[in-house]
Amino acid sequence: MTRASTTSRRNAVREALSECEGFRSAQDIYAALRADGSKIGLTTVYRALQALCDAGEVDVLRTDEGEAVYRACRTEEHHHHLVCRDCGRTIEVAGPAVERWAAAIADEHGFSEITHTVEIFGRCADCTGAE
Amino acid sequence: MTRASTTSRRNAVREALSECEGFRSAQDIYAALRADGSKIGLTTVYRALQALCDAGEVDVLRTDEGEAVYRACRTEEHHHHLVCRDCGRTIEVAGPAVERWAAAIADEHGFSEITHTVEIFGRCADCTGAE
DNA sequence: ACGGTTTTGACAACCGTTTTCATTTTGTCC
DNA sequence: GGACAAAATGAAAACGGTTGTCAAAACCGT
Repeated sequence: MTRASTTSRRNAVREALSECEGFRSAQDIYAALRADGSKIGLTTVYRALQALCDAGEVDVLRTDEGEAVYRACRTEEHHHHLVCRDCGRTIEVAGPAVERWAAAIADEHGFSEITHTVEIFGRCADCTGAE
Repeated sequence: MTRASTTSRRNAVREALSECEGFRSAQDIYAALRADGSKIGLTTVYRALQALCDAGEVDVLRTDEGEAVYRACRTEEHHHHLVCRDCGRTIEVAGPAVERWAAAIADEHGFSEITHTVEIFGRCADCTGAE
């Protein structure tokens, strides 16, 4: 897991990403940086996100519409997310029980080289209250 | 969960889907039907899949590349998938423990109206052996 | 058979993402 | 600091999956 190179553009993307609570699309980041006066290009945002992603500094997942959304993760360790579908607020959760369950299921059916995706979506307390 | 209307084209898509073991993209289905001599259009395949999907007759999920893939599910009940990343063979698995875990995590953080995605990917015994 | 609704398919439009390529910036060795 | 090579950048074009448009065809109840 080599660290992504740190150019000023990449740092800008890193920073924009770490300033928000939830998952954001490449275009969101681009719009935010532009709004801040940056002259960054959309292509560069995509490339920076990909680099950060490869380096393991950010998590990616796909929305139901197939759009890729990114988030700076606090921990380097394997974890999953509890995401508010209204405000996007995201909580990182560890799930050793789920890891074991997935491994057991796979083993039972003779599958190897397991990976898995586990994400939980809901409405957070604030959004439920503010309705 | 109203049943999707049954036109001949929709049935063709239904059938094509139920004839294969794993998740298939809209374009795969289209190609298969065309190869069988059907004059169906790509648009219609997309529409049929969406209808079947709305009716709960098929499951959809997104590949890492953002492509939507579909599968006729055997059971109407809530379940997850164990998917071979080589041949696409898919096994439906129930995970009451995971359901409980997800509910508990959500509750603990004050989240409500929970949904979740849980998919396991790996290499099945056949593909491991045939390598 | 008739009129109205639904479905269909060719094609164009869309949208997020990637590629291309010429220009700019960065790093390094002198 | 200056020169040069390598890496990064941005505008625009290309791409690929998916959705919208619209006229023609199939289907339905009478």
